Amino acid sequence: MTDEEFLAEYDPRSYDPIAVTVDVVALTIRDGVLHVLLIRRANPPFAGSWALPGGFVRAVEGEEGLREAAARELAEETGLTAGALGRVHLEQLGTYGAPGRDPRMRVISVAYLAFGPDLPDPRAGSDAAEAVWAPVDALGLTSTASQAPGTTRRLAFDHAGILADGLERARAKLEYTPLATAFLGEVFTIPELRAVYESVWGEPLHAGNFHRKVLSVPGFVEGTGDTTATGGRRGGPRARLYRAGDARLLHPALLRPGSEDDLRQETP
Amino acid sequence: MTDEEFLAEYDPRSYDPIAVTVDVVALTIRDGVLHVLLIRRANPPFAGSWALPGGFVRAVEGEEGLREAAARELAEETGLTAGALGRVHLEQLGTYGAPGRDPRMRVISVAYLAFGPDLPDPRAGSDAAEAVWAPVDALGLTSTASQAPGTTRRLAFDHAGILADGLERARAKLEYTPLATAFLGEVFTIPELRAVYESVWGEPLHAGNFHRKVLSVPGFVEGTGDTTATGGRRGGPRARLYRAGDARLLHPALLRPGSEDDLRQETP
DNA sequence: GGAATAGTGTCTGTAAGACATTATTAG
DNA sequence: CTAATAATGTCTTACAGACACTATTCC
Repeated sequence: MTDEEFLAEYDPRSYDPIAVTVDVVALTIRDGVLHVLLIRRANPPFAGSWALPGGFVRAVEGEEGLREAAARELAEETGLTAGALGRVHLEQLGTYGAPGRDPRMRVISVAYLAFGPDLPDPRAGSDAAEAVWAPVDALGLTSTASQAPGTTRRLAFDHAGILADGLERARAKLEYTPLATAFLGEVFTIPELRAVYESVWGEPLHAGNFHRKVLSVPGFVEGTGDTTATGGRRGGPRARLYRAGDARLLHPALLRPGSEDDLRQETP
Repeated sequence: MTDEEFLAEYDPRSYDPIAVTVDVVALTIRDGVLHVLLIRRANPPFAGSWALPGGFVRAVEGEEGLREAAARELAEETGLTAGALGRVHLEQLGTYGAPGRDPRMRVISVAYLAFGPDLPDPRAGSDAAEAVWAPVDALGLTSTASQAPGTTRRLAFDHAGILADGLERARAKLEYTPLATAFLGEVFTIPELRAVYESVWGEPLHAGNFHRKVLSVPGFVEGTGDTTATGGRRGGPRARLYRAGDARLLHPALLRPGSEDDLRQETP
């Protein structure tokens, strides 16, 4: 039997169907606080609940790849054009396919992680009643940080777990890649870059040491000759301006402080 | 409309079907050489070609999760029982869904990466004409290493790319996790551990510095009181025996030497 | 002037890498 | 004995983190 004969006989509908979706964990920083893009679901299941933006992957639909589908979902909810999307970092996060995670049928969800500079207020896409940038700290899943009970927005499906995985990936990626610059505009100052690290890692960094370290990593940033027009909001000299360099990995890396714990012990 | 009403109306077959497969990049070390598990396909498409072991995910099939499906595929091709599988490390590698990657239909493939100690010779599973442990160097995709042309076994589908991603992931994981121990038995010597690193990274390491460094990382290995029964094959004292410690991350990490290059430059 | 901030200098402990050295075993 | 190897010691350089300090700007 040749491949051609086989294909002629092959019936794709001979098995129970499985649906594939693409979900996006889109992160940005607004006013120094890390935000994630959430939509309020318009339709069942979980109608009215908050969820990550996403949608089904159609088999045909212009023969669209998974990454393209994720970019499209992101664009639909943010109103970003292809040009503005060029400055957004988008990478695959993982695939979630536990049985029962969607009550309708077996659904395999490919999650993507996006970092972008401060983006415009979202507009609700087709399947959403509402779309907002939500501060991640208010979702009650950043480590052990306690918060007022009752304010937690529970996310639909297993999206809380996906978001937690995305946050951990983002925190780790800042250590050994220059992706922190993806949260900023084309030019930025070292203190602005430090603010990104502090927002994502959730802890303050030593300004002087951070400054010296960033400049010591080859290819992380390259100086434009300019400085900011004014000093800091509450005083201080004008800061020099930089743009992202050509490094794809930071060497040496900027390791998170304090994480000496929780890298021991097996899961019980 | 409540969730229940919606579910009653919902027709999963109203869209073009998409198939989901699970493929496994299973790595082991035999005689100091890194090997990958390959099968020779018995059926079209790509009948007769070598490919990664894998199979379709059925919607029902005992409500099996993706990871469980990968473990089952691995067990089928290696003859491993659940007990022996317990010592195998298995993690999700990535998901591949480019249109046209399978000529039959739209197929989304979730790839898993497995590390195991020297495993028995495989037996062909249901869909395979043959199954072997193949040295990865003979597949002509380890970086720029040249080899005699014509000896390359071309892999089916996009499996060469998946394998390349798996190898890079494996090399990176050895840097900051203790997973090298997954390639060894329960007890091992430091020189055996060094041989794992040399096999996966493909370059020799300095014996003395490696030894001191491994012992300096908290939780990487813990000594049993014992030593090997005899010295090295060509002389030398008996080596002390260790087993894996309780660390989940290596701190500080064991960085690959020489990779000062290729971390610059954008993709052109 | 006072306070806040950008950027640099200094010091200390730790770690990586190159190399040397000792001790133990196979042949 | 000789060669090979396990394990430890020494030295140099580099870097992380703590801290001090200067210069510049806002209010």
